[in-house]
Amino acid sequence: MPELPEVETTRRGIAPHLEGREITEVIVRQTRLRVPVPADLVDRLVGARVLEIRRRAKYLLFSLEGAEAMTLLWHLGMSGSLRIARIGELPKKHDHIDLVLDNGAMLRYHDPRRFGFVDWLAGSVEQDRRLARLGPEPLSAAFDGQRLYSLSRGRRLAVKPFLMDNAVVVGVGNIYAAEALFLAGIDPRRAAGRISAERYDRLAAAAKEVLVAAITQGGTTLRDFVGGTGEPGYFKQRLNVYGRHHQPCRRCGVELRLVTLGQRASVFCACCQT
DNA sequence: ATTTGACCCTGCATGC
DNA sequence: TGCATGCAGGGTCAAA
Repeated sequence: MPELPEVETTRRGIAPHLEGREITEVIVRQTRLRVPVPADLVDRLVGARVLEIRRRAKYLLFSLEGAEAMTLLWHLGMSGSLRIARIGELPKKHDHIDLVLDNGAMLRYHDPRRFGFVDWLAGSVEQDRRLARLGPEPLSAAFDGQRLYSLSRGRRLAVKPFLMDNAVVVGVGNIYAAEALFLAGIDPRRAAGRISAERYDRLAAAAKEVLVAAITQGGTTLRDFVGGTGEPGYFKQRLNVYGRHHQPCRRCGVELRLVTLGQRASVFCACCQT
């Protein structure tokens, strides 16, 4: 699934095709997603105009103007993708939802594992329980080494799952947590509470650096991720550790190790990361 | 309170 | 070739 760079790539790819357009038809082929597709989705979307598509963490927020103002929340889960397709393009397996637009294009949602979902925002961003308690955006000034340092004091959790905690910072998933820790030279198994402020400064900077680089490359395509225009992402070639266990470290040549932390595969270099 | 584990679902790679 | 197993970009919930 998409982590923040993939969701942002999706947003940038689809927004120009949707913003300002009216939704003329909605086709739902599968209602059983992680959250059941809202029963009133079609009725409320048809005839509505897309004002803006924003992103918060790994959620896409569609601001809509119709009979009423409303916001649609779209999460891509592990295997979801949204892309622009031509009207009339035959749906493939796992193409669950289409939003047909008044400009001859449509937005098509594909999600084999169905861990993603679409739902109405409950009130405001501050009120919706899915968004209300999220930590800061990783590319914002609110996310820095000082935040990591202060939140981690006394915690014995390994630093990698700590960095992936959405209350700490959002958008850093398994790929980019591993990559950021490699760039910062920190062992992912180290207890979060036993890392210095100086090293957390480096970790925050490394996380920003790797996320920006991945967005620039259109995200990371592992299996079938495609951005909003159907293009794969090219960051995979730039990965230093994720998915490279038992291969040599690009920096020192030592064989990369694989461990499990927080039930997630974690690859690191025992030589470069301490 | 923090931390761990199970679970949601399908597809794919691997090994027997 | 077929079958079983394990693993995959995330997030939520219950239990330890």
